[in-house]
Amino acid sequence: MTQLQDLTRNQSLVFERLTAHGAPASAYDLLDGLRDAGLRNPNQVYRALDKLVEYGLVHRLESINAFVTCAHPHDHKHGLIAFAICETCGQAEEFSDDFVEERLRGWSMDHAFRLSRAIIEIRGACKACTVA
Amino acid sequence: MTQLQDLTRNQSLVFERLTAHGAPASAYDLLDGLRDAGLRNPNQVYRALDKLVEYGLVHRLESINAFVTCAHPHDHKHGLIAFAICETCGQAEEFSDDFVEERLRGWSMDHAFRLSRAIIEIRGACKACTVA
DNA sequence: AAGTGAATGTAATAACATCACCCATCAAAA
DNA sequence: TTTTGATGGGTGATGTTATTACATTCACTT
Ligand SMILES: [Zn+2]
Ligand SMILES: [Zn+2]
Ligand SMILES: [Zn+2]
Ligand SMILES: [Zn+2]
Repeated sequence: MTQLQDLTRNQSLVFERLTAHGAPASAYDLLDGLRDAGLRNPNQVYRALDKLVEYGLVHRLESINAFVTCAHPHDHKHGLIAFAICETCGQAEEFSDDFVEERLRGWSMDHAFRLSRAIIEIRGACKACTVA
Repeated sequence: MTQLQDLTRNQSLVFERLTAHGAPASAYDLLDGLRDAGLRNPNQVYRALDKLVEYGLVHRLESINAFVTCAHPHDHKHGLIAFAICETCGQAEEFSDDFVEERLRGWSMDHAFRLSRAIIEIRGACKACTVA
C-alpha cells in the first residue's frame, strides 16, 4: 500500500489540492490552483494524477473528465466502485454494490469477456439539490 | 418514436456512416469519413449526434469519447444500458441487466438521489480477442 | 409576403490530454 | 568507481475532443 508520505512533491501538491477542493475537479482546475506552488504545465498534473489513480488515492470520473479523492483510501483493494454525480452542485458520492459487481462479473463470464475495470456513474440530482 | 426516414440530411449521413463503421467511432472519425459528403465542421457532426442520441438511435460511450449505434433501435424505451468495450479490438457490445438497474435505482431511492441516467461501461478484452 | 423555428455552414475558441525532449536524482549492477 | 536503468520533473509543442457565436437557408404558417 502506498502511503501518503511516499508521494512525491507534485503528487502531494495535486492530492492536497484535490482533497481541499472537496469535489471532483478537472486537471486544468487543479493546475490553476497550483500555479502559486510552481506548477505551470498540464503534464505535471496529469502525471501526478496518473500515479494517484494507480495508487487508488484518486478516481477518475469518466463522464465528466474529472478526478476525485477516494472516499475509502484505506481499503487496499476496492471491488468495482460506482459514483453518483450531481449535475446541479457537482458533488460526487462514491459507493459500491456487491450485487452490481456480481452481475457485471457474471455477464463477463457468460460472454467470455475478460473484465479489467468498470465505469459505473449515475447522473442526476443529489438530496441536497432536490429539497430546494 | 423517431423513424429513420425523419432524419435530416446531416443526421442521416452521420447515422449511416456510424452504422457502416460497425464499431464505436469518434465525432472526428465520422467527420473524416464525411468530407466527401460535404461536411467540413465538427459542429455539424456533433449536432447530428446530439439528435441521434436524443432519439435513442445512437449511444455515447463516455469512457472512450465515442459513439455507437443502438443495438436495439426498435425498443421505444430502454432502461439503463451497459456496454462491454474491448480495449483490444475497439468493439463494444450493448447489454442491459434488470438486476443492476434495480440496484442502482434502489441506491438512488435510499439516498434521495434523483437519477436521470446511468453510465455503465465495462472495459476489458472480448471473447474474440482472448482466444488468440 | 412576412414570420417562425429547425437545420445548416463556418470560423473561432475552449477544454481536455499527450508527446517529445532533455535534465536531475538515486540505487543497483558491473 | 563507473555505468546503467528507473523514476520524477520542467517545458514547449501538439493532438484530440467539444462548444460558442453568428450568419444563412429551408420548410412551413400566417
Ligand atoms: Zn475509492
Ligand atoms: Zn447536488
Ligand atoms: Zn440501445
Ligand atoms: Zn476484442
